[in-house]
Amino acid sequence: MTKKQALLKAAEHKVRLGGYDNFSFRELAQEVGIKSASVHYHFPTKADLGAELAHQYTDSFLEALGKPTAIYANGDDPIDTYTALFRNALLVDNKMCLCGLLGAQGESLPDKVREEVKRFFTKNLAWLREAHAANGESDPAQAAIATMSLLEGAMMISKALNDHSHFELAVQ
Amino acid sequence: MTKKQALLKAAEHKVRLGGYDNFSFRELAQEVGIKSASVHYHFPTKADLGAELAHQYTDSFLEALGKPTAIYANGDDPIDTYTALFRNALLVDNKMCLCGLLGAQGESLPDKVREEVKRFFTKNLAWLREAHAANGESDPAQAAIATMSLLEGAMMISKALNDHSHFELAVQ
DNA sequence: GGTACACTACCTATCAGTAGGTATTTATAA
DNA sequence: TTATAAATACCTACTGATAGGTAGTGTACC
Repeated sequence: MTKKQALLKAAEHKVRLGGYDNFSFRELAQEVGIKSASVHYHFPTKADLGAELAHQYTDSFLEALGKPTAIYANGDDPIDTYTALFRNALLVDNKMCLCGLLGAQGESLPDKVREEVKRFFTKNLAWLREAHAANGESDPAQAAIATMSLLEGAMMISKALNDHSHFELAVQ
Repeated sequence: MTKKQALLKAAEHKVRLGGYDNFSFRELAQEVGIKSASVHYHFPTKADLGAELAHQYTDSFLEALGKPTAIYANGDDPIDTYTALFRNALLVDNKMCLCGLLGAQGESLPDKVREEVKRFFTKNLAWLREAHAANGESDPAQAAIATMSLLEGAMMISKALNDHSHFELAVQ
């Protein structure tokens, strides 16, 4: 892993625990074994780092999902696949959705970070619309936003109460 | 309004826009017209302020709701009342739910603040269980967490995308 | 005289970001 | 082939701003 990748990984960990202000260049630098000034070589500003973090998070999230039509064609329910990815993030990582947290913080974020968070939700809602349409849902747009809201909300509450059984109960 | 109330009000505004790190004693002091050192007279530490803020937020939220059984007895659906309160927070204030944001940040918060956030969700879930039970819901506990998840999630996504129509679509 | 509420003045720690330097590697041209 | 230029990836040292918090003082009111 390159230093740049290591920096992003360390940043993701911290942001998903406490938000955009929960990491500093100094901390990241120390964790990957360089000096804080050197972080600026890879990311000119903190906003640049945050934006690239959200961008890569979105990309790898969508990549892990695959195509909803392909999942459906394979005999599986794409909504189950989507739910499983959220469950995994919560249970295995024991962390919030990066963009969920950043989305809530939206108003205090640099513009370029906020744009990347928007991209996450726009792309995810599009994926869910496709998935619900494949399932023959009568109103895929409404089902998409409902699914996403439920998952993000359940994740948040489970983290707040530190009890993942709430997530399981909510997604039933 | 006392200075203490004014400080809490200013803090609520800031926290609901960007989280716990989005306010400082200096900023609050300036907004209410005192010096930052004087804020420590009212709240010894930032954690004390945060905890009292979340506590009062929870209390006034529950007070605004009233008793679910009373709403039901009055011929209204208490879940509609609950939804309306969230809608109001989003549309009128154009801000996130204070405890929603703090809940997502949970891991980086001082203990006493996290406890107050837990209290918010515990009390709200109890309210919603009562409400769904009054409505004759077969599984009030499941319905309660589902309702709360949907509302908090929809709120978050609407804020992230800066488009409140997502909230309306989700709660349909 | 004591309590409430504010003040001045200051502390230490941390923050993002900058300036300028140093090796090492890579690409280019004589 | 070799000298040179440039890009890569780090470094030390520093700046100005801001953070939460403390000590001690002043003043008005009961």
